Amino acid sequence: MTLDRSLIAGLPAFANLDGPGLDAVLARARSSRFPKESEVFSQGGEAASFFLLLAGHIRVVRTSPEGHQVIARYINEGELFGIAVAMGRNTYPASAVAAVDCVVLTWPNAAWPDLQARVPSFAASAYQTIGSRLQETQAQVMEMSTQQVEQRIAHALLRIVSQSGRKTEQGIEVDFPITRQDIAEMTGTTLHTVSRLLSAWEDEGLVKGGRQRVVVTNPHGLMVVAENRRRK
Amino acid sequence: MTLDRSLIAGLPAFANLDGPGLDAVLARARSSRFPKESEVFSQGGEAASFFLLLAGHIRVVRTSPEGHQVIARYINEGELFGIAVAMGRNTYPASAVAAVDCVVLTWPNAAWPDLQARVPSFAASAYQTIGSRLQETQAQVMEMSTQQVEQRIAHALLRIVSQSGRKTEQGIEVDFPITRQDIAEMTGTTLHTVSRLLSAWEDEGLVKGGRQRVVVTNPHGLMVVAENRRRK
DNA sequence: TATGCTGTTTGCGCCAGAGCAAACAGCAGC
DNA sequence: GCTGCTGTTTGCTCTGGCGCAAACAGCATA
Repeated sequence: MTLDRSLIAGLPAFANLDGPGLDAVLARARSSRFPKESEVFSQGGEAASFFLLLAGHIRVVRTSPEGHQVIARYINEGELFGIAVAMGRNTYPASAVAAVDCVVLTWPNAAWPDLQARVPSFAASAYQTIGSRLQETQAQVMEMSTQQVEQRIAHALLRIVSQSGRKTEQGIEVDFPITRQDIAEMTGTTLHTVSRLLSAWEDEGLVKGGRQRVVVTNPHGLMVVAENRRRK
Repeated sequence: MTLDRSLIAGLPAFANLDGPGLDAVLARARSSRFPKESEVFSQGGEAASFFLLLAGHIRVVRTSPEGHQVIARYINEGELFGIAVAMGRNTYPASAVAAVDCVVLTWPNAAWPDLQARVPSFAASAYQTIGSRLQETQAQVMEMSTQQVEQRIAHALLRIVSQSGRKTEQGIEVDFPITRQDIAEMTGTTLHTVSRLLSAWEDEGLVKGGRQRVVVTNPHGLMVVAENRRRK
C-alpha cells in the first residue's frame, strides 16, 4: 500500500523534511488500524517496531509486578511512540492501548539505522520526543512529591484538555473516553478521591462530568485550583 | 592540557571505540575540578556544554517555583550528564551540584554534531543514557503511586548503595555524604519520616546511621522490607 | 575549651486521603 | 422494555505520615 506524503507532511516530527525525505521515511512504513482497547504493543515484549499515531488516542500503561496499573501518558495524533530502538532498548517498558479506534504508522526497527543516517532530522525529532518525555516525567515526580492530590488532578486535567481537548458549547471536553479510574492512575490516587473532587468542582461550576466524559467549563478557575497552595 | 586515553578507555560510554575514536572524543574535551557543593550547571541556565563525571559524585536537583527541592538522581563516576544537547534542549532542566570534590570532563555543545557524525557509538551511548533515565524516572512515578513511604525509602537506599556503595567491615556504606533531608527529597517525604524509619531499622540491625552517613548492614533484610507489602 | 552551626532524633496532634461498602445510573444486548 | 455490566457517587471509618516543636549531637572554628 502506498502512503501519501500529505499524511505526515504537516507533522512536527517531519518539519524540515523535503519531498524526497518524506518519501524515504514513508517507504519503510506501513499503516494499520487498531480497534478501541486493542494493544499496539505490550510491556516486556520484544521491541520490533516503532510507531506514529496518525489518528486516535493511545494510552501508555505500566503494570507493576503486583498488578498495579499506572498511566504514563496519552499519545496524541502526530506523535511518535514505542521508540525503544532510539533508546537502545530491545523491549518495551510499557504497554500501548488504543483509547479509541486508531490509525498507526509502523516502522520495523531494522529501518532505524538507515533512517537515522539518511534523514537525520527525523531521528532528531525522535530524540527530542524522548527528551521532552523525560522532562515531563521528572516534572510529574516533582508534582507528586510536593503537591496535594487536588492540585495534581487539576494539573492533569488541564494538561489532558490542552493536548487532547475538543471545544464544545459547554467548554473544553476531553475527546476520548476517560474514566475516573484512568484519572486516578495518572495522578497516583484512587477513583474515589477523583470522583469526590470532580463532584465538588462540578458544584463550583469548574467542570462537568459524565460517564467516561469530562468537560472543563471554566479552565481559568481550574488553573486557580491547580496553583493554589493552601499549605505553606 | 592533553588528556590521556586511559582516563576514559574503560567506561561503558566508550565501549566499541578504538584508539583514534577515543582521541577524537578527547580532543574536544577539557577536564576541570569542582569543589564540594559547587554547581556544575544551573537549572534554567543556557545549556552550553555537556559533561562526563570522572571522579566524585554529583547530585542532580530540581527546584519548583515555590522553592521545593527534589533530587532527581545521583551521577556516578563514568556517567554522562547535562546532555541537554542530545535532547534538543537549549536549557538545563535541573541543577548539578558536586556532592564531594569532583573531576569532570566538559565538551562544548558545538562539538556535539561533529562527534555524533564521526563517533556514532558515543552518541548512541548518550541516547541510551537518556533512555535508561526515562525508564528509571517512570519507575519512580510508579513507586510513588503504588508503594508506601517505607518501601520507597528502602528501595532508594538499596539503589544508592548498589550504584555508589563502598564495602566496609560493617556492611555497604554510601560513599558520599548524604543527609536524611537528601533521602527525603529523593523519595518525596520529610526528613522526620526518614529519620524515624532509619532509627527503627537501626534497632532491627538493618542499617547503621551517622551524621551524613548511612551503612546498610543487612542488605537482604532491607530487601525484604522493600518488597514487603503489608496491605492487601 | 568554649561557641556555633548544621544535621539528627523524638514526642505529639492532626488531617488528607485511602479503604470499605453500598447504592445508583448510563449504556448495550436481548 | 427488561437485564446485566460497567462506571460513578457518596457515606463512614481509620491511619500513615506530615507539621510543629524542642531537645540533642557531631564537627568546625576561634
